[in-house]
Amino acid sequence: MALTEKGIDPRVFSGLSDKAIFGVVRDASPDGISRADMARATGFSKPTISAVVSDFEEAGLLRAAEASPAGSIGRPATKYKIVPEAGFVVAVDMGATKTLLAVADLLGNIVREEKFSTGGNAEEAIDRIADKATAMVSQMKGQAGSVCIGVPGVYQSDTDRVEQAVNLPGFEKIAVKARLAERLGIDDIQIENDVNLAAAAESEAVGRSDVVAISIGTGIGLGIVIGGNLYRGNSGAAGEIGSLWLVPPQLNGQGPTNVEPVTVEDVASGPSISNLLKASIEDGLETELDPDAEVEAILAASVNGDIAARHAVGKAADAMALAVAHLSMIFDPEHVVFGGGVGKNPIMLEAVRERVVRLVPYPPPMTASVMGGRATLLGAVSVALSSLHEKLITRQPQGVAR
Amino acid sequence: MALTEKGIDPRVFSGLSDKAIFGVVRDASPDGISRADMARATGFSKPTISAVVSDFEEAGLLRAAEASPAGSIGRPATKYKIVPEAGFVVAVDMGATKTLLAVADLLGNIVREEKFSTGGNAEEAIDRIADKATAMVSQMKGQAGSVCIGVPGVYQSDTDRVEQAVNLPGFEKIAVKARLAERLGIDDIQIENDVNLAAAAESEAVGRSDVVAISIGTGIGLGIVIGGNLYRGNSGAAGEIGSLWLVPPQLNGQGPTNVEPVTVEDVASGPSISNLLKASIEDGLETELDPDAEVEAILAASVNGDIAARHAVGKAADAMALAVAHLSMIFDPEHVVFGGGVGKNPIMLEAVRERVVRLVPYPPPMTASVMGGRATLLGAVSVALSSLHEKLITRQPQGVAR
DNA sequence: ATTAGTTAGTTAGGATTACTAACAAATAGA
DNA sequence: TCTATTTGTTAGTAATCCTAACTAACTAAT
Repeated sequence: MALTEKGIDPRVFSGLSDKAIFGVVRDASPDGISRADMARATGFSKPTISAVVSDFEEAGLLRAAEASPAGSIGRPATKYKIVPEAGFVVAVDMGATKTLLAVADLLGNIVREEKFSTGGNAEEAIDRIADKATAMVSQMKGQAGSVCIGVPGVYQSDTDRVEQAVNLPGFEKIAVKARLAERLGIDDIQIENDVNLAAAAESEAVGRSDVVAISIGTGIGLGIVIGGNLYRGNSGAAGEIGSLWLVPPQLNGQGPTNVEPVTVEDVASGPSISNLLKASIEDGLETELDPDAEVEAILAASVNGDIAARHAVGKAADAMALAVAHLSMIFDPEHVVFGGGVGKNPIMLEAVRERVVRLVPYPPPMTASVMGGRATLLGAVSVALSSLHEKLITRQPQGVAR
Repeated sequence: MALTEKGIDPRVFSGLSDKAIFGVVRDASPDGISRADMARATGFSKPTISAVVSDFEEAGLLRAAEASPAGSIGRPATKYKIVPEAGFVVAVDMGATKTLLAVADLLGNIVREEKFSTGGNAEEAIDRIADKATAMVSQMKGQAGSVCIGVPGVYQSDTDRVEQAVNLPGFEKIAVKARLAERLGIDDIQIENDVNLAAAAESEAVGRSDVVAISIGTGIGLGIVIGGNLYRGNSGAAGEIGSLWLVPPQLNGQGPTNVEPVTVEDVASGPSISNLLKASIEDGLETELDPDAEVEAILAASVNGDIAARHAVGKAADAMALAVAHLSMIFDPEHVVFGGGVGKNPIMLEAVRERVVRLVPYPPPMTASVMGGRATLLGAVSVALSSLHEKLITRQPQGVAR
């Protein structure tokens, strides 16, 4: 008896064909794809494809599309599509003030979406998410099979806590995943930094596998995708680009004294730009702006000749450009995407780009996010979805000869 | 005829067991490993192991060790080892002035090694390597199956050129791999940045998979290993840590004017430290050192109270520490290894470590390389070796029923 | 010395995966 | 209607790796 406990069967060919075949169907055009085309795309033989597809069909994952009017020569193909309502995922973007919650089907189409106030502390926020998600999922016929939540902090899976979530007090004290799992009745819950999820979404959107996403808003965050996978670093703390030193603290007492240390976030975040403007005005620089002007107004004014605004934005752009330069020289990414309220502003982007070009020999392409503040949500959908796909495709060992 | 051209057979189970089994034999203790142990380690069944091992034995890759005196209960096992002389690799570390060339056997034991002057230009250097390698390999009974060369520059495989090799002129003009392949009669040649190879070797040595290796010598280089694999970046230019700006060029004409831009390499490399000392002495700082003192002497003096030396080393350490801080905050590596003449000096290392701790909340472990200037060579051995293993293990499709 | 216990390795038979070759089905166009 | 073309199925086979039961070789205790 004890000897039979041999661990898992290491059979190499276990569901890899399922994965490949489901993959081409997922990536196929919305019309569906014929089995002959699947065979060509995957390299598997036609009998193999037919067998797998019929299994999937029985499991309710795939369905044959209505016969199309043929048009071309030869026997007309029956095309197969993924059945969208065969499974759902819950995706959440927990912001400092607003939370976005979406339910998406197996194809990634968002079928329900809601936006609500995050709540004053983490406990409240988590419970609200659980309640809303339960309500929304129960409206669907199917069941949610996977959940992904973007949080403004660093999730530590060993302790089940979210750390460094300065905007949301109380996160250090609650077992996030356990609490959610209990209330939702779902085990498959992934918690991930919001900027990381945004990076995942942007990486898919630009179709590159080494992508860096920089979010500039209230704070500054950085998500890194390497080889198509999220890179979290050793302690999950990779991408602390906002903490980069522009003026480091004195180290050995030499050099100029009494200089305040300055980080990138101190200069380039949204609030910092507002502060820089105020300081400029106090320093007597000319302006047509109110000292309490919105960041967007400051950015706009900076290209219209407003001296104080130009000074403030220039300082912020200098800092961001230096950060991007460091990033490029260390990392050499394929693509850098800017998001967040400030980051995706074309004026800011152009200011940074212009400076980066002068700092690095081979500057990476830099673009603004095209997702309009939904990058994190879409990233969460994508992460939850791939987990759900994995789960649906995996066949349970046929408990026959046990 | 045309339709039979179906591309490769996508059979999933093709040699994965071979790879796993060979892997455990490779990682086993030098005494060898029994088939029963292989089964336990890989999860494959005993019959499978026996079949694969007997194939390997026939192919000359494995051999049974002489029966050992048993000692333990039960039927004594016959242990199998890799046959060292079943294949050889050539590893090269092309330095600015000296080149190291080694021939290693299938186990990675270096069986021949030579050190010679690199030569004035790239063409000469490459030809000399080819000649020496040919001579050394011909001394062995077996044949070299794979070659890896570490170069002090960036290799671009699309153009087959080494770029940015400032110390070795002429590299932009020769097709490195093609030239070597012709002269050596070997196709499997890998060309890689020297610091990258060092990083690979250090990563293996410390047994971690996210490792950064910093080399401080004549120049400053950085090799990155992520998930056990070399990370080269988009254009192969990742790790340009020496080019990080300490004082960036003026970007918008504001701020203090007429400040010379300064990079890390301008301050922290070996020659820079010498220059810093000279400047300190010219500035009137006290010293007992000759202005042309060796870097090692400067480092030693800096801890013995020599004021000028302390100033020079302090500046260099400040710069390196800032670079490591940036690296940590962006990358969050598991481990940072310092190599190169200056980098592995304990005085320098301690000076940098002490400063990094004050710059980053969670500083990575920092250690000196334990390979005494042979990190690149050992990395090259390891890279060539894994390529050779791959090749030896891969069974040619049995051209029977074609 | 015999016997029981333990570990190593082999043999025989079978399950699973996915292939090729040949065929059947369904259409367009001549 | 016949041919070419493409889709999909059926039948048989090859490869991989398993389990179960065996033999082999040793130690240790009776």
